[in-house]
Amino acid sequence: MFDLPPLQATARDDAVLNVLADFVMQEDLKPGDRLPTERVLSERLKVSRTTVREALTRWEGLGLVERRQGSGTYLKAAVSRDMLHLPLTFASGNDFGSLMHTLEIRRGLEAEAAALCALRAGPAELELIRQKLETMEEAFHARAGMSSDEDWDFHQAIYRVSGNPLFEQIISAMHELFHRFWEHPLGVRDFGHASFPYHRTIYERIAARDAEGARSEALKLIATVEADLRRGDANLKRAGNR
Amino acid sequence: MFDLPPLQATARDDAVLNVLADFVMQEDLKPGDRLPTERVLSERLKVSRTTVREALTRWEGLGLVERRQGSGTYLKAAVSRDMLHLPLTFASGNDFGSLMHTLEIRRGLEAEAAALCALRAGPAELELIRQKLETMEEAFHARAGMSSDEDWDFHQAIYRVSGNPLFEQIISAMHELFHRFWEHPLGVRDFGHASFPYHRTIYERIAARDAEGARSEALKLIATVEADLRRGDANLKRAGNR
DNA sequence: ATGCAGAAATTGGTTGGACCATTGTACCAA
DNA sequence: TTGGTACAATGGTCCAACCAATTTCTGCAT
Repeated sequence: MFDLPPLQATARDDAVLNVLADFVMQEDLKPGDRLPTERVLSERLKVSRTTVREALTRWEGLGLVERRQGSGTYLKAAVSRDMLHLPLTFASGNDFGSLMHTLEIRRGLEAEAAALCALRAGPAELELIRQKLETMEEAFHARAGMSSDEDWDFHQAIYRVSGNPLFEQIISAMHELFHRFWEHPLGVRDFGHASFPYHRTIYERIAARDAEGARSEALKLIATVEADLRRGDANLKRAGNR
Repeated sequence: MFDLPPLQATARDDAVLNVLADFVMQEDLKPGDRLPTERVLSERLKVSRTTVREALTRWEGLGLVERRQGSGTYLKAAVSRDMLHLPLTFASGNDFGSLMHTLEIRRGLEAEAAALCALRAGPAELELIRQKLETMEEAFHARAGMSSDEDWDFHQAIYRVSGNPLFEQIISAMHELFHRFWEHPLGVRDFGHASFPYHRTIYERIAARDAEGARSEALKLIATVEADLRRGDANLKRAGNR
């Protein structure tokens, strides 16, 4: 049997993306920069605006680009021609099991990010984290409970300082899923309350450049969230709810 | 036949995807099944065919769907409404930085998977892992070096036994990227050689139901890979070869 | 000059219709 | 049965508008 060539029919929109990637490199566009309007691209590349839009839609779906109506299309991530896209998609429901699964992933990544953070944080980065921590602590005392926004800011700062953009990419995607619960604390009063003290201990280990200590504290933090989650699941089951 | 309500507002293509996800679930479509034609969807949803196409283009970019001109659009993966899309993008895996980033992610996940594995592995699962381990060890002695295939089988077994499908999905996607290196060990003789003994120690900690021990051994294993990677990078730089 | 409300231009989002290229199917002839 | 052909269905591309959000410019009042 022959191994016939892959042979592909029409692929204009794909060609558009290649040319566009070249353009981005040539112009040295960085994230946040605006790229040419759809109409300009359409004319320059001698293809219809529809085709340009299909191509950009692909990039948008991959999170490479952000469209703002009335304003333009902006680069959201570094783009190069030889880039690898790994669109992971997995079914994940509102059920306890799925949520626990995402939490387990987060535990692994959170621990690693904290450890790397301890190794790499410079004075400026450390100050940033400290600031996020205090903002969160203030919000905690003001509202007498965890504030998911400020809490999230703190964690994101750690992901960023870790020096590895993949942490933020992966965990952000999962956070979106997790967030639904934060809004509906499923019967657990003060959900996340127990995690509060560990934010500071994590910061302290990072400040001390103690990678293993930071990892350990991060694990403890997630453990408290896991406990809350289990408690919430028990509540639901006891209530016969779903 | 169909139960597709019309829709409005300016989030159409997104709304189309939601409705379409509902439809897929309602009709219980499995991968390989054909979904309604663009023209039918356009009419049923009361939106233009262009909008339908933009929506499907998103799904295609995410690998959820495959389009065949003249034939139709086919489901390529399981789809549900609450699905997590995680489009990871990073520059070509041939540079040291990107590879190190993926390795850091893998370290976090590998450690967590091993720990969970120690908690959850039953006799049958343990036996499976032991078998993969011995196969790998045999291959190692036969070829006097690490065999990437058998090594990978061992790790995959751990991901599976961890009881969380996300581990395998995420790491598998990254492994594809990492694999290029395994084939071209960039000047490091016996790349991965140092990781060999830790496979057994990981297994032993799992068998002993020692979660923290398993986590610790997994970290050591990745550390050896990281060392090899740094060595390879140094080699390349010394050779002036990018 | 300055500040600001409103008009105008810009830009992405949507629509409808048209045509092309590929594929699948039904039918017919050898 | 085999092979080919016409035809219909389907995704791919194109065009020319119009809509909606945003930005920029304009001109008036201060």
